Amino acid sequence: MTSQAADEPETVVASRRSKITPEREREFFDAVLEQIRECGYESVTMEGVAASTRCSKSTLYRQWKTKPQFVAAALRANRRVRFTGIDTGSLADDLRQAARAAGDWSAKDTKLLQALGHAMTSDQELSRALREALIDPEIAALQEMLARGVARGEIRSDHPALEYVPAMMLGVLRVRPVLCGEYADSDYLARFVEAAVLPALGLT
Amino acid sequence: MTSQAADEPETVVASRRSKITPEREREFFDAVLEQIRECGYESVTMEGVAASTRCSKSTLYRQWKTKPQFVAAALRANRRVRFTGIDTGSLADDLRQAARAAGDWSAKDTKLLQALGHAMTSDQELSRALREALIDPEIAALQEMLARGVARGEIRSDHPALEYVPAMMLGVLRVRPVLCGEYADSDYLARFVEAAVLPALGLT
DNA sequence: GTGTACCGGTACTCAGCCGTATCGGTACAC
DNA sequence: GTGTACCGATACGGCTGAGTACCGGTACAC
Repeated sequence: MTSQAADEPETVVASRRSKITPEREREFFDAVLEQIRECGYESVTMEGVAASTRCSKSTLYRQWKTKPQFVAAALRANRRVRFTGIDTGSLADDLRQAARAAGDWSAKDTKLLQALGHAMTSDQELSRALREALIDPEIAALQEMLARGVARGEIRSDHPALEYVPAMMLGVLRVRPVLCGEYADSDYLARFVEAAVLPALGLT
Repeated sequence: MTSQAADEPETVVASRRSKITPEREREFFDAVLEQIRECGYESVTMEGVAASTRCSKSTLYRQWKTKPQFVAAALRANRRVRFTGIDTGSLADDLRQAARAAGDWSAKDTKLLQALGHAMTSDQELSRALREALIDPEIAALQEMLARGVARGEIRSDHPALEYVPAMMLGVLRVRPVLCGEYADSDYLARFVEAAVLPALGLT
């Protein structure tokens, strides 16, 4: 849908369909995601997004048919690889570093997940987009770490706690604000890994 | 607001203010909570609740001023003590039994929390009601278990994993449906306690 | 220069829901 | 029997937001 920006600099055949530059598009996406984090999915309006980006509601509806499709597109554009470049050679250190890294974007991602948590049960496209953007990459990265640890022989592949590591990490991320009102930061996550995750895995 | 039912059987002075019996009131509360679980807070309408309980919208507005106040009242009425009567004399067995018990109501409570997760950030009364109904009782019960374990000398009071037990338990409850699409049942929670929580605490 | 087609702005339709008002029916008190 | 006051039903006002239509301006292609 917006993939022509990747390999079509300026002068290619397919007649330009839109004057919206990729940078402009990202402004729209950032605006709607930010408003979702602040006000929740239901309270976000196309008018509000248009106003905050100084564009016209018509412009948004020319690019995306409906509000959920617009939000889903924003989520997919926001998708990025998590925990990039974490590979210390030690499972324990990988997890420690992942905890530190997660602290940076935990608040933003958790807010999004919280705000869209129920909307995703009604709209299937939204659900898939949210999963691809926020959930699958994190789980995949964690499982990759664990797989490397198994391959190095640091932990047995049938260790009973292995399958619960993603749930523990993401679970703590998500419930922290509910339990004590503030989002999990790097320090909290690092202490959690040290005090609970590593002992459960039998590492130190 | 509705506390006269507790100590006023039938024949007391204070003129009856409402013909709504406590049983009828509970029907209203059950209906609105169920609709919240199904459709989310924003999508629940007073008209829908009235229709599904075959009462009039006026009846609801006579008892409760606004929709959030109505929902908050329903939450408070739904409040109940969790993990009642769990006291096996062993911290590990307490946690095992709590996991089994939690499986019974985890789906309903998790749906509510998910549906109201963002609404609670905007309405303070709703937020407090939700916390009192669904979060505080569970945390209190867990911490009581842990305190008993400490008192019996099963675990040192400064064990680093102690403070993360509530977050682990509730975290897993909440993210399970996000991760794999189904709610945490008793078996899953029991296996989680066995494989992750108890080892983190150094029990067995 | 000329034309095309997209952009921003505004006005509009349509639908849904909150909360209020009104009215007849009825159960209970006395 | 009589009165009171609550219940259920319905209709209504007001607002908000999704999505559409139209219109003038303008940038880019050729």
